[in-house]
Amino acid sequence: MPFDLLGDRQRTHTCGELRKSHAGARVFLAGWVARRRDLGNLIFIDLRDHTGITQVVCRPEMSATAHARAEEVRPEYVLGVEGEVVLRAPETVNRQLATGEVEVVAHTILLLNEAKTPPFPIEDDSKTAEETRLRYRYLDLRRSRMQHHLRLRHRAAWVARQHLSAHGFVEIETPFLTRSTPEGARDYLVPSRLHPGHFYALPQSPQLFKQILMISGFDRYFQIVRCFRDEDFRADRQAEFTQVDIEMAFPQREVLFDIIERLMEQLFALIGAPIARPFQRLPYHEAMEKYGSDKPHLGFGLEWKRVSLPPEAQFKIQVADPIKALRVPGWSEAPRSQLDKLQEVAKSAGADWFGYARVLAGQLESPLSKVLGDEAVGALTSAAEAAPGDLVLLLGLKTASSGPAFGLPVHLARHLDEASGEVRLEVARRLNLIRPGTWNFAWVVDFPMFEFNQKEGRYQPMHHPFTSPREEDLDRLESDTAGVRARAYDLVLNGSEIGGGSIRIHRPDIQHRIFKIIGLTEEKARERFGFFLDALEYGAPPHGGIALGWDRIIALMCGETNIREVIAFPKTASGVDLMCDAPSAVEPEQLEELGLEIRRQ
RNA sequence: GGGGACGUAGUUCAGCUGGUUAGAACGCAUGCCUGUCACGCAUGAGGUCGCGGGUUCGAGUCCCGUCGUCCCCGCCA
Repeated sequence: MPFDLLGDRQRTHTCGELRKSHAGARVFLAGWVARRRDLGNLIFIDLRDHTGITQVVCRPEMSATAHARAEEVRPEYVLGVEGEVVLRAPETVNRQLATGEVEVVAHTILLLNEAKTPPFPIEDDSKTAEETRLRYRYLDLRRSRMQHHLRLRHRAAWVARQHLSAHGFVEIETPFLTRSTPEGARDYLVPSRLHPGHFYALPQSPQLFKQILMISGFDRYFQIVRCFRDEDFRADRQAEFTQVDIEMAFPQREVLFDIIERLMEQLFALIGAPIARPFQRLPYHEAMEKYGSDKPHLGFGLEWKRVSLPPEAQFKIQVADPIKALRVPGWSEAPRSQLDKLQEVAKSAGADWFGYARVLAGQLESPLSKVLGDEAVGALTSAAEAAPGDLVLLLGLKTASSGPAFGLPVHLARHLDEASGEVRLEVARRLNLIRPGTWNFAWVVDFPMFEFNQKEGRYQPMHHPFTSPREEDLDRLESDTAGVRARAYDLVLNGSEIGGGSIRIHRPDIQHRIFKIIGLTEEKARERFGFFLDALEYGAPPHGGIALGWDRIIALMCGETNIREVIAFPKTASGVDLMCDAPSAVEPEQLEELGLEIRRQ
């Protein structure tokens, strides 16, 4: 079938643009065929571009050639349509279409390209296996939902650049081909042709570069930058992901927080969501106790309390002290099946002791009463501040030791907290307390500086080894390592960590003490970070910053739970790009040139 | 590395305790149709049931293995 040439014709309007006021205008539209309705001598074509759909009418008495063309047309063919905008008769107006009051009577139809039948319809509500969508990503992206997501992402980036520029931040690019600095995630490695046996690493983040830019006097830096981590993927984790990386010299935490909060305000204005500032500041320990998470969802109440069991009760049920109690308002009638499910959640999350009490008017109903007695159970429900009509959930860890003193070691206390967090979310889901369209921001602050790695028998930084301890904790670095708090903070939104950062170490002496505590020898430190340690010696200013998880933020703004929905060309959970089939084998010559040999498994 | 779910027509799915020729809807093709907008009507094409092996007279269905996709745990300073 012969194609038509576009020539020097230009679109006069987009497909979502025409209104009543355009009636009588001669227009030239171009787009894809969304649908064709062929009534014989009368043919309607829905012409689509990213702005919308316009109905094109073809009749032989207006243009026999245009009508003949329209008969050949199939979905996703690319057309140019020259014609006249006419008002639709009142009874044929389509209210569902923004352009539904008019239509374009075709004088000429240019067939610019044909198209194979797509493997799935180019519509928003078509549910198609993600595998197929990813294989034909170019068609998937043609759908208006994906168009919306990526265009919103663009506008968000634009807002971020404007906002940060306005606050004096300078966008500077840092290398993608850099050196491997292990500790933390696995690196993606890139072999060097000019230096056989040597490798670049793709950056897990521009952490060291941005600190060096502070040392260089760039004061305030930012970058919307790709980061790479060779770890297993999740719904909210990809091999390559995007951060808004921010760093400032002479930082005051609150100044940084304010800049970020205002950025969030402007970003969420893009979706018409008002944001309340300032955000709540939540100390890590409080977050863990109340919400059982360092990224709590604060959109509903449900706060756990650590409560003590009477010593004789500890003895009877062999549960470590303290346990945790959660008041669930108004759920005293919770069905047994729901409670069983919660118990399952608790156990699979690692809390092996689960109990509950229904607080009724003037009495308690609890399977624990038989073992502990009404009085002890009553003490627990009142510690949970439960009122009649409430349900109290109890969570604990069983202990093997006997006797009255069942203290809970720190790492086990964290297990219990994390289990309580799982149970809390499950309760919220079951009671339908999680409301979409509400935005609960919080800063989680005062993280511990270190956590003890049981397997390796050493402390490791909870954030990263360049995070500064709180100034008042400096003296206790070595003596009370576990108790030292970091000047680190996370930005949390609706139960997602959407950013994290810290005030950094700017003094070489403190940096060396930290390396020592985490078991990094002087030689290893020099080998990995020598260039950075050198830089610290030349007048590093106090500095700090944050990195925002851009994909997650955009996903939340788009109402998506999966960041693949806001990334143009994402990979599957096994790191495969289904469209271009990466990773792939390479030519033996390429390996030869790089001095690499593949060992067959 | 571990756990769970899924894999049948181009797409989304159904297919019972194993039984003759594997179905539906949408899509696609052809024809008819001058006011449709999920157009309608008629006719038709389209399947190595992910792959390999096993059990059985007989496997889409049962068993073992394998591959792929999704979710979760581990991991992600």
